[in-house]
Amino acid sequence: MLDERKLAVLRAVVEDFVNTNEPVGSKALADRHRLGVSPATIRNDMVALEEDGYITQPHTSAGRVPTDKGYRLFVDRLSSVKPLSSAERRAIESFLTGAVDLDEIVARTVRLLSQLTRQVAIVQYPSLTRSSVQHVELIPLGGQRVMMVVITNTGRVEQRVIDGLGEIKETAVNDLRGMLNRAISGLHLGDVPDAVEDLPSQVPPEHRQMAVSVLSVLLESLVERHEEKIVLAGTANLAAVDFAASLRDVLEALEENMVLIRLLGEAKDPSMLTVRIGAENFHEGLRSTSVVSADYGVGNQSLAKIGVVGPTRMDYPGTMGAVRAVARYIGQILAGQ
Amino acid sequence: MLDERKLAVLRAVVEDFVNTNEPVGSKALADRHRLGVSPATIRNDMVALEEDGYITQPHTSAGRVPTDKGYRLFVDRLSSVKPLSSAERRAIESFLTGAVDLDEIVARTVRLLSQLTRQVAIVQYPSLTRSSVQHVELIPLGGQRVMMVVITNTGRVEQRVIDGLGEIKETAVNDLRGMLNRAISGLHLGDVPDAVEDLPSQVPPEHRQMAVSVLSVLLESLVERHEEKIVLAGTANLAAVDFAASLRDVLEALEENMVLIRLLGEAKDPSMLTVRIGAENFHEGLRSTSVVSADYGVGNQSLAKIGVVGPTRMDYPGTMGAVRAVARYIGQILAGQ
DNA sequence: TCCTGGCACTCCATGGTCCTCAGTGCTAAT
DNA sequence: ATTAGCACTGAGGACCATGGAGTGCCAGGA
Repeated sequence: MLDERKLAVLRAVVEDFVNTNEPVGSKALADRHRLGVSPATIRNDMVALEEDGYITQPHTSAGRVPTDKGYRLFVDRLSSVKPLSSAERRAIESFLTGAVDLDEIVARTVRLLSQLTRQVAIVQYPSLTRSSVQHVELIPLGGQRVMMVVITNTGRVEQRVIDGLGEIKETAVNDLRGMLNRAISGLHLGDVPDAVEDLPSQVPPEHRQMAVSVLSVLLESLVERHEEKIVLAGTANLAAVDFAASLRDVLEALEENMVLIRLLGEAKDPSMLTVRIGAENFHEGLRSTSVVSADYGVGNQSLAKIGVVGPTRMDYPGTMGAVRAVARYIGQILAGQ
Repeated sequence: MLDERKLAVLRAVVEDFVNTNEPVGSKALADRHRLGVSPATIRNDMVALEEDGYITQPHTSAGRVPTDKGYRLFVDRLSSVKPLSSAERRAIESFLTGAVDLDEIVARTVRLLSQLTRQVAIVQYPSLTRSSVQHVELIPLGGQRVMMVVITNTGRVEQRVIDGLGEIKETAVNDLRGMLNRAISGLHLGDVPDAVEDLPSQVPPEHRQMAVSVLSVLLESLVERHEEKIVLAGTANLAAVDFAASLRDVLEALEENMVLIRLLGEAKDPSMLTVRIGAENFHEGLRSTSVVSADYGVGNQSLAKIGVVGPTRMDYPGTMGAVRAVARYIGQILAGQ
């Protein structure tokens, strides 16, 4: 059905349209690409491609524009991820060195990614559930309050204040802290609930109430805020694009954390690239955008995702290269910490 | 120079232009406002107002548009802060109750403010320097590393990992922790540097190295990241506005943390409203925007600022009302914590 | 059988012209 | 000091003509 040359034509259409943002015609294609055939032949191929839904005409007597299906085929079979230039590599290095804590790593990463791709970048904080507990600290704050701090091996810190515990004995807090750390430090967060299940029974009755409160907050903090924390940069790059949907819709969608989370989707293997094109994003306002995302992590364990949102007519090879490179680099940074 | 009626005309021009976003003419003014005079008279007043630079004509035979100077006068003398409707009050209450920690308070506040004003909202985290130390915790992480957590009375938590301390003695860490807390808990952060100055001399020589490292990180964490942390929401609302400068410039400016910090400016008294109009913001890309900001804090001590960024043609009384109300409300929440 | 040159056709984009209309400034009258 | 009247101005919309990029189709050639 689709022979080599038709695919080459499709590739050329996508590349030209991405460059010029104007419907591309048969003559322009014959001029700019060495397809070795005349415009008339290209026209015939275009008719076939249009019948199969890969390209479309905005109106008669205009050139062709790729459809979502066309981009899909392009990404799947007609393009390869573009490696970064050495200048870009250097940019990554200099951007991420010198970050002192996780917040800063994430903040710098998202800026870096948006600058590399000239699009909107999204970075998800390392998932709690897939990391492990390094240390739990309990700090009496005076009054009836205790602060709990959970530190994970990915440098993420979760803190909560627990109130209304009744009178607090310093020694009881210390005992509980020791018990907790013996029970769960080193464990994957997913395994924590099981590990603490019978802790209360080991606590003297007069402090059991406190232990239960602390544990319930601990479990809640592990479950609840999973992958909630997401950072975003480069929205200014959207201003240059003219969307089919209104810019407002796109910006609104990007402000919804839940939308972003769904956009990045389920984690897979580190450095695995995912491309969602147009309607594949299942969001009304994002119908004319594509999302390129990748997992990052330590070793072959994925911790979270990063991604880029741009118009469907984006430079897929380049964007994919940048996303993959940055994902790998964060993995290294986190592993080195 | 400017008699009562001319001021009334200016007020009417501002109000109408804000409503309609179209240059307003003398006839429209006479119709919609009860100025008690004919269009011809209004025209004469308008000429005077234009000569003084309060309004301007986009072109001959068009209506008048307020200048920055006109908005300035309007804000200073012709308008009063509009109190919130009861529905809006209820929205504030329901929006902010149930926030569990500082991050969430800030996140909800910024969303609330952007929804109330239908503009871009900015919220600055409570300044470290103006709050006081509640507790300092030192947590050995294994290896040569210690984590330091500083908790302030405003609920803000600052944490740092300190590395390369040589061999770490549990007891030495405990001693240092006790010493630190005795020295600085309860103190304003600004007073911390003086208070810890001669701490190292009280530490046994073999652990002095560690103490010095910890203190230097402590001081650094207090000084460095002052008011750096700023959150922003509602950029989608900008899409509806057509700026003189490009939308891109505005979005770019809003992504620069330093710009935002300067935009909010120096802290003053809680609930004190500041309005910066157009070029008063001293930023090229924000020449056609205005910023309404207010301090929030506990008692009469200001902790940080919140603000709203919108087009110069914004509803100043309404925006000012919303900003002031939200600022007061956060103050209450923080005080109640 | 596939490719190509030629050709008539389509329709968008551009630019010119005309007209309307909201709004102005000015003047003379109240 | 205010107002009615009036001539004038310029933006914006409707209308039209034109040029050109691009198409589909057909007939001839490899």
